[in-house]
Amino acid sequence: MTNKDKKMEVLELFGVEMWPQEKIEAFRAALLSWYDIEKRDLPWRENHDPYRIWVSEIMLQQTRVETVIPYFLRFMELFPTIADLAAADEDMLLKAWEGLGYYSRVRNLQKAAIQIMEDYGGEMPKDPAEIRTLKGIGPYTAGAIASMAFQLPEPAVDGNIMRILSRLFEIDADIAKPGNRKVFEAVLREIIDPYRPGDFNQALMDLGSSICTPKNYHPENSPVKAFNQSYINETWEKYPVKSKKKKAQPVFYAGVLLRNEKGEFLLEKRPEKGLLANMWTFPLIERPDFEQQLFSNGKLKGTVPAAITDNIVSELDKKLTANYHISLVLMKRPLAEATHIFTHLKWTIAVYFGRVEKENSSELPASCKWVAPEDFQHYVFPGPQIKMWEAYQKKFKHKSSSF
DNA sequence: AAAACGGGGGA
DNA sequence: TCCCCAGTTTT
Repeated sequence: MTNKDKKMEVLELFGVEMWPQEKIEAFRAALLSWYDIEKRDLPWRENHDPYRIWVSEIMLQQTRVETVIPYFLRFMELFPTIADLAAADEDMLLKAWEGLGYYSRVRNLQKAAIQIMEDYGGEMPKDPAEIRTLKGIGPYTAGAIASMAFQLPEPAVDGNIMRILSRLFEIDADIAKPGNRKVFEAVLREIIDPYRPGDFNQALMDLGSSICTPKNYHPENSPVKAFNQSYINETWEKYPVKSKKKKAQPVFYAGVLLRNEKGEFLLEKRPEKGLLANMWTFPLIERPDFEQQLFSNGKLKGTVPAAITDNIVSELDKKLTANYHISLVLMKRPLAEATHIFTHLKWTIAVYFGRVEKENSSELPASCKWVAPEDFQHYVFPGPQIKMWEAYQKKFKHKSSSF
C-alpha cells in the first residue's frame, strides 16, 4: 500500500471528505492572500532563523503571544545563538524563564542546544525526523520549524489547527484524544500549500487566534467561510468535538515563613525532579487535615477553636524543629491563605509566620538557605511562593514588628 | 492511553 | 470565581 493510500484510509476512517484539487488550490489562495494583509508582526517572523523560530515555538507552547514577546526579546539578548544557549548557566536560564511556567521546556531547550552543538555542528538539522529527535521537540514543533524555517510541506498540528480543520471539514474526531492528531495531520498534508508551507501554517495559526477562536466564534467573518463545511451546513456550533478533562485535585499545605534574628527567611530548594523542580519556596508541609480544620470552601474559616489551632501549631513546631534543627515561636493562626491552581492540582496553603530564636546552621539540610528579602531576586520563585510572600507583605506592610 | 507539567486571560 | 487554553515527556 502506498503512502497516499494510507493517508486516504485515515481520512475515510474518520469520515472526512477531501476536497477536489481545484477547491484546495482556491482555499490556499484565499487563506494566503488574507495572511499577506492581516499577518501579525511578531519578532520571530523577522527572518527565517531556525533558532529564533524554535525558541519562539517552545515559548508559545501553552502560552499566549502577548506574554511570550517580552520573554522572547530578553531571551535573544541573553542567549543570541544556539552556542550561547548550550553554554548557559542553568540558573540564568531558569531565571530568564521565570513566570512562563512549564519549566521543563527551558531545560529541554538547553539539552537540545547541546545535542545540536555535538551532533549537528551547531546548526539546526533540516530533516523533520532529525528535528523530532531533539529534546522538547515533538511532532508539532518539528513541523513548525521544518515548514517555517526550511519551507518544507510539513504539518504542524496544534490545538488551533485541530479546531480550524474540524470546523472546515466537519471532523467528528475528539480533539482531546492524543491519538486523533493523525487525522488532522493527514488533512493538513493534503491541503498545505507546497510553495509557501510555512506561511500556510502560520496563516492558519493567525486565523485561529483572530477569527476561528474557541469562543465568540463568528464564521461569517472568516476569509475562508466559502470553504467552511460546518458554516455552509450550519453545524459549526458542534465543532470541535472535545471531551472534558477532570478538574484539579485539591492539596492542602502549611507554608511557613520563618525569620531569624538577622531578618533572613528560610528558603528550601525543591527536588530536581517533579513539580516545580529546583525552584525555591518557603517550607511547605502537606496537611490533608487542613481541609476540614482550617478551610471551608477553600477559604480560611473565620473562627477555629483554640484547641485545634494549638494542636496544629504544636505539630508544625515539632516537624519544623526536627527538619531544620531550629527552635522557634510560631504564630497561633495562619496570617493568610494562598491558593494556586496547576493543570492537575489545586494548592491551598495556610501561610504561617514564625520567629526563629536559635538555629544550628551546621545541621541545616543542604537544600535550605537563610536568605534576606533583598536577595530573593537571585532565586527562582514559582507562583505559590510569590503568593505566600505577597500575603505576608500585605499583612505586615504597615507594621514594623512581627507579632 | 493517561497523567504530569504553569500561568494567564476571559466570561 | 470558575472555566478554558494545549504540546511534550513520562508513566
